[in-house]
Amino acid sequence: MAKTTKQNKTENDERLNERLAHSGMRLTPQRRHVHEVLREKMDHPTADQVFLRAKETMPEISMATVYNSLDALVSCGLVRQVNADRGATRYCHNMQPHSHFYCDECGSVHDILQTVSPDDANFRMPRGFRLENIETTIHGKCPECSSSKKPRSNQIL
Amino acid sequence: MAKTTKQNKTENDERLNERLAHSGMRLTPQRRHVHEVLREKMDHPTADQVFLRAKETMPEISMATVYNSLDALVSCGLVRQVNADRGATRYCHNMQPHSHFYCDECGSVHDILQTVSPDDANFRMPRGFRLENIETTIHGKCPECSSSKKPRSNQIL
DNA sequence: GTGAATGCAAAACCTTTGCAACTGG
DNA sequence: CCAGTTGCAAAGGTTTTGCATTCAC
Repeated sequence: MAKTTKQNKTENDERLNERLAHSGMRLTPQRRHVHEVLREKMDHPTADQVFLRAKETMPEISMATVYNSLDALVSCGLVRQVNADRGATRYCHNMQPHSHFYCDECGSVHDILQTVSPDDANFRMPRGFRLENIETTIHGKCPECSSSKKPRSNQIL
Repeated sequence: MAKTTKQNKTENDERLNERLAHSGMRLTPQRRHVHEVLREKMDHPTADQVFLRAKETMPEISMATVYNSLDALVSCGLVRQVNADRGATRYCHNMQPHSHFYCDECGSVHDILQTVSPDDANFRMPRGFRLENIETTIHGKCPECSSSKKPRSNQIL
């Protein structure tokens, strides 16, 4: 059971290759391996954890290549980033319940007064999970950037 | 207009003091000042931006103190962190639309199959904002941590 | 008076970059 | 062949830490 047959491997390679090629990128052993590591254990590993696991069977792989591979897989839609926002933590004086809107163009952050409440009938947790807080982050374009052709440059405002 | 009167200042100090003291912390000029900076311009500044603004009228304040003050204000409920999750970016092989659950106890991350969709009637954006994606992050305790007295230690799993 | 907080500098942590060597298509 | 990729080491940005001094209560 769950034995990875040669047939599976080939299918996967084809899928990988297709997706990467579509974005003008190459299928390398390292990228294949990183993808395999992510498929093997879906516990949302960090780049460092991926690196450690990848090294087990590919000792010469480097951290830079792991980042490169992860970026490649993300940018061609094969892998998803969780908890990406790598910029600095921001602080907010508004203690009312609210959500945050991030402008992907100029980086500005705006308060949005609506929230998804934990007792929203639509949000039912699997058994055993104790929900304490829901955070909603909205990505898109702010009024300034969606109206003007020339967005104010990528300043972090 | 919007002139901060002495009366306002005193009221604010009292509120600050009460909240800090309640958590066993002291009201220092630096903390007061950092709080003031956040009230003055609610544009979700980063710690570095707070530092720069605070320095304008308190040149000797240090970055470490800004972080300390922000932490103090956050931990007594006077300020909110946005985009906090300071750990490393995590990667996820599941490309189906889903949300993520973070266990605040052990740090594990789990997929939750529900999402808030952009066309959810409940989520209506203010005029001019172009919504492209909604990310939902749920915080709480995972089944293991909410059942056992002794949670598995704060390993980042 | 005393534990908490400050300021400084150094360290830690995660990620990106520059570059010469290598390689997949 | 040659643009894309690798691996290494060094740099970058953000946050934390250690410690002697100072301060709030």
